[in-house]
Amino acid sequence: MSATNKTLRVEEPPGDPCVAANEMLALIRDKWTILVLGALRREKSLRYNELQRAVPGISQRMLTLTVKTLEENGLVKRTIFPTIPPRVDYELTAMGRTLIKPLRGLLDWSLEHRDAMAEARRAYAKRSAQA
Amino acid sequence: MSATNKTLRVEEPPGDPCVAANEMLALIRDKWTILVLGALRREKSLRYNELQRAVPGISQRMLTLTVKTLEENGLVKRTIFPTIPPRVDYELTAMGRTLIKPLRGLLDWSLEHRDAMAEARRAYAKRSAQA
DNA sequence: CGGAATCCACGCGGATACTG
DNA sequence: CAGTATCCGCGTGGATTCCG
Repeated sequence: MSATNKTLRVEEPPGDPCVAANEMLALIRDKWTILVLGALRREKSLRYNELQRAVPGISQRMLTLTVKTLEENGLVKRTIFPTIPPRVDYELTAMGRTLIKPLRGLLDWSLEHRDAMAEARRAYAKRSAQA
Repeated sequence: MSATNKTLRVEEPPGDPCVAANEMLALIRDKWTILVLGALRREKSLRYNELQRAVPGISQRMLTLTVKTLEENGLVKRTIFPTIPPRVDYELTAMGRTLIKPLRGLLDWSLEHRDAMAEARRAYAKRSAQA
């Protein structure tokens, strides 16, 4: 009913294991998720503004939605200090930290093959140009 | 100019390594990429129709676009047999196969934490309901 | 400071029809 | 069989404004 906003979605995945995994990974595929997790990976906790500065280019809206989705799924813990002015800290949960390692694998892969992929794109462009 | 369609994009990534990685991973974040790679992971090669049946729910359009992007980036090899009727085989390149392992890590993680995440969502829903 | 709400553009992606 | 072309809805996400 209320449910603030419906932008970022996480539905109950279907039967097929591979498709189910892909549905779950929809969370990770959300444009900013990896960067937010990456920003939280080392620090013990970050405030809203610190987090926003740590993820260059993210809007307030997307930062709020992304961390909310991550919190909903138990990957990020949100701590509110009822001070004035208010203060909110974000940190990875235990489960959230377990995600860092596999993400790390993907990041390493991307850095490792970055040049090869750029080269592949050039070769492909040359091939289509001659045709 | 021609360039068929501009749906799936892969731009030159910027300077920041983490952001650069995220840009590269945009390829993987494309809704169907993981499923297509997963379908090609074991078989030596698959024909267009076989591939489409191996990825339930994918449209011709998205299958074509996805494999084309993967081919552009050197992850998938496309072989055309000029027979009648025509036949096209798809298979992972050597670089494409190196991506399977890190993806596997992510898939394992998602299956491993599927229940915990579902539980976290229930707990979160209960908390917001009481508030 | 840390959001929530509203508005809006753009591009992803599905459905359909046509082609070599 | 293996695509391409066109149309188009709707979700994603940026910019802006307001609030506790």
